[in-house]
Amino acid sequence: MPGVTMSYHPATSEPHWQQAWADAESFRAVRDERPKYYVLEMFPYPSGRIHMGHVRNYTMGDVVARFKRAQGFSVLHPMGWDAFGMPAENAAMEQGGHPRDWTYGNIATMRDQLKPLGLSIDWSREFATCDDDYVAQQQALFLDFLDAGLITRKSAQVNWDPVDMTVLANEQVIDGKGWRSGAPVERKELTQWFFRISDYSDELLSAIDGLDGWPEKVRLMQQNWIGKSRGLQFRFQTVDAPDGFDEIEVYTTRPDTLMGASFVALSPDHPMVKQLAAGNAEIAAFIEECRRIGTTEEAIETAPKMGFDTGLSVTHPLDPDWKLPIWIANFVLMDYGTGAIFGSPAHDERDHEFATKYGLPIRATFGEKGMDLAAADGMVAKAPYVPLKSETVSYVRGFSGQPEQSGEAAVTAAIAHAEEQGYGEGVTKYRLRDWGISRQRYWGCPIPVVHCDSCGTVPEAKENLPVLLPQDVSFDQPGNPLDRHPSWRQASCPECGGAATRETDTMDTFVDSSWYYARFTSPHAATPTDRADADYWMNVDQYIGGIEHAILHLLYSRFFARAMVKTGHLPEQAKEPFDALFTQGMVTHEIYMTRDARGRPVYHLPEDVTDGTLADGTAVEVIPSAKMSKSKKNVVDPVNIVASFGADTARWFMLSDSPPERDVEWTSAGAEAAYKFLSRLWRLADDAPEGGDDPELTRSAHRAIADVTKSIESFAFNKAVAKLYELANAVGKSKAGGEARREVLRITAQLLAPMVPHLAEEIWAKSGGIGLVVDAGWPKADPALLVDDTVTLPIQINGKRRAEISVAKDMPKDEIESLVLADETVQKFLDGAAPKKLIVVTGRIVNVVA
RNA sequence: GCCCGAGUGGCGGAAUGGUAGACGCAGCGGAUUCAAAAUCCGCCGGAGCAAUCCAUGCCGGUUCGAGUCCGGCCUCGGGUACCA
Repeated sequence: MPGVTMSYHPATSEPHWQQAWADAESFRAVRDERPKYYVLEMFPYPSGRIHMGHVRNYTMGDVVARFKRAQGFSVLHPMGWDAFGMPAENAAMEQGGHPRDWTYGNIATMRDQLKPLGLSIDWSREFATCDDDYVAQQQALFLDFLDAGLITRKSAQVNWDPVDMTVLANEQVIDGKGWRSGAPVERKELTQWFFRISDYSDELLSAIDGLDGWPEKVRLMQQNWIGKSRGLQFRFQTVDAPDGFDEIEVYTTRPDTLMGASFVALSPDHPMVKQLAAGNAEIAAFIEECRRIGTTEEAIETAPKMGFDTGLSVTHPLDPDWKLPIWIANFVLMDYGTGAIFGSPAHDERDHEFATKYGLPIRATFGEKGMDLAAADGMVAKAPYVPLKSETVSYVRGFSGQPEQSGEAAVTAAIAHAEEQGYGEGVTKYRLRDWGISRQRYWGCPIPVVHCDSCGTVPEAKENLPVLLPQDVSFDQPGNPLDRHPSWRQASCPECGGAATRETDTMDTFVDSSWYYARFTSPHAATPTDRADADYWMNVDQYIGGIEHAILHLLYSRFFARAMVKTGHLPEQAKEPFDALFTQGMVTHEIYMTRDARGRPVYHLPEDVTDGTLADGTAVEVIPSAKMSKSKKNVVDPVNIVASFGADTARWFMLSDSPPERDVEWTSAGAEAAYKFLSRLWRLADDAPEGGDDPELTRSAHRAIADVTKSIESFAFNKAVAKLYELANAVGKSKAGGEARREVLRITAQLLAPMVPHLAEEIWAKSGGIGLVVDAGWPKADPALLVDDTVTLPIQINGKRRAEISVAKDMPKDEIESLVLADETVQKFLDGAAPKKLIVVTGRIVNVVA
């Protein structure tokens, strides 16, 4: 029985309180008269076991959930599983078995590991995105989106493994080769399904201004990702180009540099390049070489600049006698702008590198303020001149606006010039591309459409949903098992009733995670959402997750919420689904390494290393902390920590020391220290001497209430922890006894409850608390107990601290000034002279300028 | 490459432009103990006998005053559209 054990023993007390909460249904989310609060942590991928990163993430969310609950909110705090994805298929390939069994097995394991943490989760709302029901609702959403014109089909490039005959994910391409086959990967075009997120570019961009509860860094990243730009679109007239390519359309954000143009560069995927390649083996070979770079922006941008001179040319729009050569360049992206650019090497790093490599002219358009043509040309010969657009420069080859103006002004003037003369127009473009959701993989949500010879691509009828994955599949050969399944593809056309073929693409798993927050508001509804529940619970008041999701997941979710509003599945207010966002850091650990006979690294688990040596005495090399990963074996299993120290210790350690947004290093010393402190709290509550009041202790308790409340509200859990250490130290030192002491202990229990809920219940019970602390509400600080009558003012002389004085809190400035001037140290420094300046910052500091 | 962060004692970190190092870990000294563990008390950035000086990744700037603001770097981390 808790309360009568003689020492802190979480192994018995934690299950006891978890049972008490379960019996009281403390965490069941209900719609009632209280204001609601929806706290959500990014749901986990069921990889097999929970790790410390999960413990940290879910503990933080739990602190918020329990804190808000204590403050009188009706809290929704759910949990689910992001259950589709590649690892399940990889496991099936490597170890046999079925992705479904692997996934649900992992979920069962991880749920069992998560529950002992004592999280205040409403488990009745749990679901996995691979559940038939979730698949059904997601397919219903897809059909509604299709109907609303939010979905399109078009061609896109994928990584193609020519040996395995399969599409590879970017992470499966290593140094340009397929991870299994080792064959050089090719870019291949496929017709794919897309969500038309780019229709919402401007909306998603401008709405960022309203996301007050989001970190500035995430808002900035999203802004840059959407990438709104204003530029000039115009056409170069070609000379001797193939039929149908009399003009090449280009887009530039720097039309003011047009007079410094030295070449035109086309993407290897540009239609004219494809046309040229058909009749020119050299060009075809060059394109093939470019296509080996891979599909990622990173690979394309960091690859060495390669160009191919087509021998063709264009005429300059401002001078018909001026010819510019047409090159094909591997760094020009077909996805952005028009797939064609003009190079202006004097004012662009990449163009400069390209021009230098291929001996193309470098001609300055502008130079530093006051420079003439020769000086400007001289400056850009070795390196490009790329000042901020807001900086004023001297145009030496300008053609519109003033000779001296900012880049910004010159761009505007150049666009106006082009529109007047009729050779181009100002356009706004976005970097954001449509969201390709087609995956040529088995373990995902099937796209509910069929292909009919007579009707074309036809959406499946809603009454035929869900389209479920076939179970009888094997992963003993590469490629998508859906493609080779004997019968699954056979369907009938919902329009004509004739024979049709099922779509075998499944959806990107980002689709699954783009609306799970909405499903949690009514997880068992027969439609994707229930309107009354969505109205009550949306939006997510506090969303918590890793910074690695700052762009894709969060942007897709923002789009998806808008799409759900448009199709009537969410109320208008939910188009920005996350009111506040917090991004937490990773959990890291040192890496322990030895080397085998051939010098290859061998990694060791932390639990096998004591004082830098293995059990057999071999010394290990200690590598600085990095994100916990299985391959480096620098992992600490939360299950072991909970078994030896209890959940509260794991929780407390994850909250202490490091600020939540930063990485935290797991150390065994830190975990032991956490356990020691919790044991001390336990003893403190046990030791209840009779005695009287201690006004200082009461003041400490109320200061702690104020500080802990503020710290939790601002996500500074490490500071809340520090304040609770201070309070515990104050209790330990105080002579207070009896009810006065018990009252402070009850406050301590209330303040501890969001962080270490089991121990808080123990302390609450021992110190005469009624009922459960989880139902006790949040304490309020008495403002009268928070103010000090006197303050200590440091005295600086010329900015360096030299002395201090103690004054009444409300002493007028002139009195402080005379006290300061009378101070011995000040007089010594002034040496009889009058101070040049005397700065008194009330309640803060005094600075004497001698 | 591009976008976004972070960098403070031996270590994790604290500090509305106002006493740099709260709180904790490690370490050192003491109490208790036959002894140890546990616990409790004290000290704890560096140099110096001291006055004082040096110190928040590096270089410069703004300010009475900069860890904090501005400019330029370095290192590490996240993202880079099919990892989740």
